[in-house]
Amino acid sequence: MARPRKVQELDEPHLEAWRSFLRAHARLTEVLEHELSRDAGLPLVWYDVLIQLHHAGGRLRMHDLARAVLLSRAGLTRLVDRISADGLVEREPCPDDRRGTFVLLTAKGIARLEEARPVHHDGIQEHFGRHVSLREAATLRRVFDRVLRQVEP
Amino acid sequence: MARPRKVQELDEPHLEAWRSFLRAHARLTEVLEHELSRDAGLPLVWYDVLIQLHHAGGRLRMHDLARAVLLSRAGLTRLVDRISADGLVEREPCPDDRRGTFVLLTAKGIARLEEARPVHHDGIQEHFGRHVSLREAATLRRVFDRVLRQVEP
DNA sequence: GCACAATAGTTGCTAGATCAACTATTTGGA
DNA sequence: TCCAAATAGTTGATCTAGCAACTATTGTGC
Repeated sequence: MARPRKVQELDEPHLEAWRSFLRAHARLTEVLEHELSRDAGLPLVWYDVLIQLHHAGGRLRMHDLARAVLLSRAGLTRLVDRISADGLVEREPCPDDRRGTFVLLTAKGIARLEEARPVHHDGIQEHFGRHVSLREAATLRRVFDRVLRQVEP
Repeated sequence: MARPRKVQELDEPHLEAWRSFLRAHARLTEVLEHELSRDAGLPLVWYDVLIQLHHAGGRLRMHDLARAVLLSRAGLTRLVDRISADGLVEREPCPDDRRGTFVLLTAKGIARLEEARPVHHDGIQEHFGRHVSLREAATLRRVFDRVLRQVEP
């Protein structure tokens, strides 16, 4: 049960990077969440659901959608309840697996997404992109993808 | 009410960096939270409260602690309730401002922090630090601090 | 010196997330 | 073939966070 021996200690520069990473994430998501719901009337998780469905061509199984938006299956059940009550998505039974349920983007959902996307992208550009060089963006992506490969299941 | 005109569009490399940033944050905090409570019996927010108090020399006003751990004042009230019920911190009225309350680290709190810190630092090193060069760590820090300066109040 | 605004902290209410348990279905050996 | 294990989704219970409202105190402009 002992933790595995570490090869090397965590040093100060890495810890500082980690702290800045955490603070930046907290503040950025707070601001972007606020701006998106103020200017597009859409909570960030709703946006995320819509965009994931869109990327997947308009339909996803509950299970896959849950993984895509980083939510538990139970959490997604309730979230999809709310979003579909607003008419932006709908459920459809899955024909070849009768346990399964598809979630699909409705026309109304597509419209809301088209409306919200520029708002959100402007926010990301304003608070993040604009302060980051192309070279730095490439570094961030490379580093985080490398980290993710080790930590993803 | 129109959003200000953007100077430049959000481009694909920045958007990819942003997405990787979000995913990495979600997965890393999930893993670290899980490991910390498994191996040190401490939720991450509790750790954060203890470490912030420690950095501040053992005592902080509720208001300042709330800002430090990125929580609303109401949220912190309840959090401090729970942590002090476990004996790791305690409240003390503030002598020169009778509206105010200090939160202070107890001996038990210090002990738990000493115990938890290596666990958490090992986790950060294992899942983050080890995959990031010194040069990259410096870039992350520089970028996120730059971003934070624009978005912090 | 006093009224009024601002600030510190707590509390009631509610929204949203998780875990564990449950039902229904599918899968994969013996 | 058939039964046990795995998987999909939902539901109940619970936990934690935020907002708005409240009390108490401090600061400020006249």
